[in-house]
Amino acid sequence: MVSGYSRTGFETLWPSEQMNLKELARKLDLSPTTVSRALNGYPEVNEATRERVSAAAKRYNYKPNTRAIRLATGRAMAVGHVIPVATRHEIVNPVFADFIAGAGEVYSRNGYDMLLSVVPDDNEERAYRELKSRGTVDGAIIHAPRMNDPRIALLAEMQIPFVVHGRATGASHPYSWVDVNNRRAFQRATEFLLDLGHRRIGLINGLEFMDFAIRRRKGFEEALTARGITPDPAMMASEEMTESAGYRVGLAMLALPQRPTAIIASSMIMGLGLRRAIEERGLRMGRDVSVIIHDDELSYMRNGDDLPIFTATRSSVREAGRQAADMLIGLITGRLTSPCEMLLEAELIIGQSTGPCLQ
Amino acid sequence: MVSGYSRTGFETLWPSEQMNLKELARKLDLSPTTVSRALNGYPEVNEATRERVSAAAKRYNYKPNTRAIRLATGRAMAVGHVIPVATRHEIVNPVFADFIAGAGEVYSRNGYDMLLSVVPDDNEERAYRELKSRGTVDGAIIHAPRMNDPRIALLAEMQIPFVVHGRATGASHPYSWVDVNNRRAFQRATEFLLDLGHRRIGLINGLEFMDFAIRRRKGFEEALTARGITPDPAMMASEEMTESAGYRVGLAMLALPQRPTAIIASSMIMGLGLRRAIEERGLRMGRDVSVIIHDDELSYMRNGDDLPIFTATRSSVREAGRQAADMLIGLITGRLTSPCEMLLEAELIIGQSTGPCLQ
DNA sequence: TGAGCCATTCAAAGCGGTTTGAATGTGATT
DNA sequence: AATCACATTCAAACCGCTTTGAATGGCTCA
Repeated sequence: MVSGYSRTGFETLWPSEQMNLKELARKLDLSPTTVSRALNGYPEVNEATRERVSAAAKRYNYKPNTRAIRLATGRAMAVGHVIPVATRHEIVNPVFADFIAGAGEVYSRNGYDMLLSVVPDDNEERAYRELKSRGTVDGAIIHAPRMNDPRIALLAEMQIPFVVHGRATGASHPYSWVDVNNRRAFQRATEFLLDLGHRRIGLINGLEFMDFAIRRRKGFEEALTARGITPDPAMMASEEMTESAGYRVGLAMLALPQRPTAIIASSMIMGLGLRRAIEERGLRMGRDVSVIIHDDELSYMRNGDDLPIFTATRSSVREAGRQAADMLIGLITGRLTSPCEMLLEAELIIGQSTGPCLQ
Repeated sequence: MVSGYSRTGFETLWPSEQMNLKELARKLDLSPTTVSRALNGYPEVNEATRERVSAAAKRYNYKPNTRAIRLATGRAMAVGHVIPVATRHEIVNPVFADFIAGAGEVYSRNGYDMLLSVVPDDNEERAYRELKSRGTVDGAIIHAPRMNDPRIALLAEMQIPFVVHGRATGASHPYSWVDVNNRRAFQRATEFLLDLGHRRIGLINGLEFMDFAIRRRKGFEEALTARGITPDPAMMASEEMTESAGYRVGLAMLALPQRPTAIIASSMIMGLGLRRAIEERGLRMGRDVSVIIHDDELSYMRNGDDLPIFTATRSSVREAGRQAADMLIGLITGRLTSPCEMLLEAELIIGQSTGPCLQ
């Protein structure tokens, strides 16, 4: 066999330049084709050769150039997360950091990069179109879906594989999603309070154009109705999920002539505000007012260290991130065929913030 | 002039395939070279030609292929953020989401992508080396620097442009950073309390291997010492910045035989826990115990809607994100020459949580 | 009129991989 | 001994852009 890849002279073990395919092939006295195939596990390579190539790749610390791979294959090996920032209040979803942490694990395990675009939410369509036309990602995750969310039809039409974190009531096409069973969680929470004897139960919900908030409300109302209780609009609020909103609404509800004996809050942070309101009125949470929150298990916002402070419906948003990422990679690689759905059940954990109704 | 770029037959206005440079050049009867230069603003292109090219580019919706640009130029047009996830407690920095939101604005305005890697913090070196060797980013932001942070020397050695969000006491090389004047902020907060007559002042700090926590403590102690007060170790705690830590430590401090009349907490969320402890002991914040917090202006954790709840040292972490991103792009493009530093001053805003010392 | 300069444009060689289609050598088959 | 299938390997084209070095033609100036 004669070939032109060998080179005379001494070869340094640690070249200052990044080793590349051509160079590696030359050192091995093989063609770039074969080296590439050997490293990518193609079957038509002699096992002995493959070993030799692998060894050399390691020895010379060869790392294929990502940019070249991307151009050659047409794949981006990256996933996009478009984070909408509410234009009015500039709210960044607090759940986002932990979701990302979970998803990130899965991406790096699979050799994918995670790309973030932070865009004002009146400008999302453009962001997605750009993502597509620039071809920087192979797929995307949709965060914080709203009712009749236009992004779903948009991505479907653009043929970008995507997974929604949450669901969007009113979508006309089927699509892939990972979500918590919000309806069921709030139904169970409400039932739990009813079982404790509570009849006047309040709900401090997130903004009800968000899909999860709609479902939570539905679960809440269903549970009440099933026991013959008509939901009282005065005891249902829909607000941004902040501490101060929880406080404000809490105060208002507690000031009602017939104040609620139990309140369900849509997040830990709202629950903190609610607790403040309760205590400020000289009441005690768990005795005078029972409270249940939904706990996303945010790492910097634990519901107590060992003993849970709040009774809560609990579901790890980080785990949701892992599942969504895994699903998306499945869709991209073709391992899964869309659409594909995953409903995570929340567990109801009993803390110190609930007790029997004393009235 | 004769050239081979023209093509016979009808040309569709909306080709289903993405228009590319060669095709566009052919339609214009120009060489790809000239088209490329026209679009990239090179001077050696006839203005009339440039106009013609721009018009055609718009007309045919030509978007240069990012992957090709990256390979050809060797630039990644992307910036990496490596988010360390504490291996033990899995804390994801809550400040991170808002910082990202600020940085993201600047990146997209400049045509850069933002790449996120979430890595266990015992594995960061590998993450950075990979970032470098795969060449997926042109620069990086270092988050949450610790004392003697090894990442600084590492990135400097690897020759990756980087900006630190915060500073790292004990770094041997100069480096670029954007930071809040934590020492000064806590000094001022302490002085403010001293001026109100407080003598027994507590500090609930973050973990003191974090650089910002060290500086905050320093400012706190300096202010006390300057007034002849010896800092009392029993009134200085260093904990993870969670609600429950604030609560726990708050309870402990308030149970001291000589309890503090004022307490400074390192974050809004710790402050919420502290307030809970205060109220649980039947005391009132602002009257019995004054509280000052540091407020990063997180969008989902506002310090009151209009009137601030807490007296606070305030500094927008989102603005820090913008500044850091801008600085990094400067370093990458060579507009700035490293190292480059920016110290943001926190403002002291007076809320309802502080009052004169009544003892 | 011819040299020199300038403005403008082009052909071709990268960037560093992947992939197609062809070539080579080997042993089995007839 | 000629044929064929099979296992390996290779040369070259390609991905879509940037960039170098050369070519072209018009114009000025001696």
